[in-house]
Amino acid sequence: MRKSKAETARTRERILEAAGSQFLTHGLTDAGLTRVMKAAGLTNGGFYRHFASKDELIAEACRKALATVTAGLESQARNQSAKQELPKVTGSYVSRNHRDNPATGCPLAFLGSELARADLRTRQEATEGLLRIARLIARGLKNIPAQKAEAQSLAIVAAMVGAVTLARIVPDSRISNSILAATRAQILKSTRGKG
Amino acid sequence: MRKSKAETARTRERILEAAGSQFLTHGLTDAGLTRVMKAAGLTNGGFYRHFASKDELIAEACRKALATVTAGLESQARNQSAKQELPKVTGSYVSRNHRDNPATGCPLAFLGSELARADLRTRQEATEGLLRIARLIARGLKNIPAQKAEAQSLAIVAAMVGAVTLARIVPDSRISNSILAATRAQILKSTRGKG
DNA sequence: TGTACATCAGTGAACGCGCGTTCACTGATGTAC
DNA sequence: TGTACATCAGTGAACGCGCGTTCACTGATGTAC
Repeated sequence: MRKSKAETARTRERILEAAGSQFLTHGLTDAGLTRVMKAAGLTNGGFYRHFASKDELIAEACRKALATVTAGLESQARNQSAKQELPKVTGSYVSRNHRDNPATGCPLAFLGSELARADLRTRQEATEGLLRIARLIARGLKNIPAQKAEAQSLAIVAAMVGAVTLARIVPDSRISNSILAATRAQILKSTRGKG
Repeated sequence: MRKSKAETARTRERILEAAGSQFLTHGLTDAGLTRVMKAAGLTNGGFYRHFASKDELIAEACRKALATVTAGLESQARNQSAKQELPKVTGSYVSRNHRDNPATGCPLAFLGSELARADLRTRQEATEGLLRIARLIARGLKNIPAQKAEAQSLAIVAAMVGAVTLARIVPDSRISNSILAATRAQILKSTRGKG
């Protein structure tokens, strides 16, 4: 049953994708390896041919999920006029669509409190994703000093992540939508004339 | 071994407090009932004399933890001049001290992504806590229309929760501290002249 | 290029463990008279 | 107020279950000659 190197690599990516959506949907602890492997079309026993432990899977799945999310945001920014970059990026992150689709969502918003308790490597991967989003946003703050833009971009990412996290908790959709809308408005107001 | 009504009530509160700090420190799933009961000075079997299920414990422990946090913020606000209310409240929430003390922290920041997957009652308790903090902040926004203040207060709470969540994830303390400082600055800037 | 053998991806059962929950039991509290 | 009995808080063992991890095995891939 041995597979070719190319297929082994493809299987590994398939496991990472399945793990990403299972973790994002059910949480790092509640998404078990058996369920992840089943979602990838495999049985539990094969897992350790690809990863040394569940912790390693968590780190790599977070890395991959964050890479996908940040790449999506970056491509959205690229297709906009300089003025529309920031509204487009924050608008797509702080959105009902993002809130309602865990499987393809951002780990920072959907796993935030769990990532804080994860092992060092996972937290480092999460930090890299966070900084990549912050840099993308800082690029949209063009008329202020670089150092100030860096600081402000961190605050904006925090607001974005907090908004999606809280919007997911609140069962009343009117309030949930208000959190998203108010956060989008607040971010744009704070950056007015800087895009 | 039956206990008096008064002592039974006290035991119940003791379990809720132990559950709160265990949940905040280890997460809703990883903090097991046996560990919670041990932290309360009891054995596992007695749990069901006080609660119908773990989900009920989660809901009530979140309620209690949020009540403690919001009461703390409210008492801080009360002891300030109107002008200093908002800086004091946001400053104490978005702080290193809060970030570094899970056991007494805010469930929204320390359990955010898990609360989003919790049962309806828990999410309702979390929402009530969120709104209570938002109202406290809205009270500090005195020179703008009530409806705008309500919306802005939701955005501010989102920023506060996101900042503490991200600050806990990031292992590099320089970056972690920057997230907190930048968020505090951003909130105060956005409310300048409104306190 | 063809053959013989080592490698190893994937299967499925098993490991010990801690989970949430149940239960028989103990004995002090609460209640009825 | 005193007595007899029902209630029930708390103990500690047990339940079935799914967890992360290990392992013997299968058979196609990769390698050495």
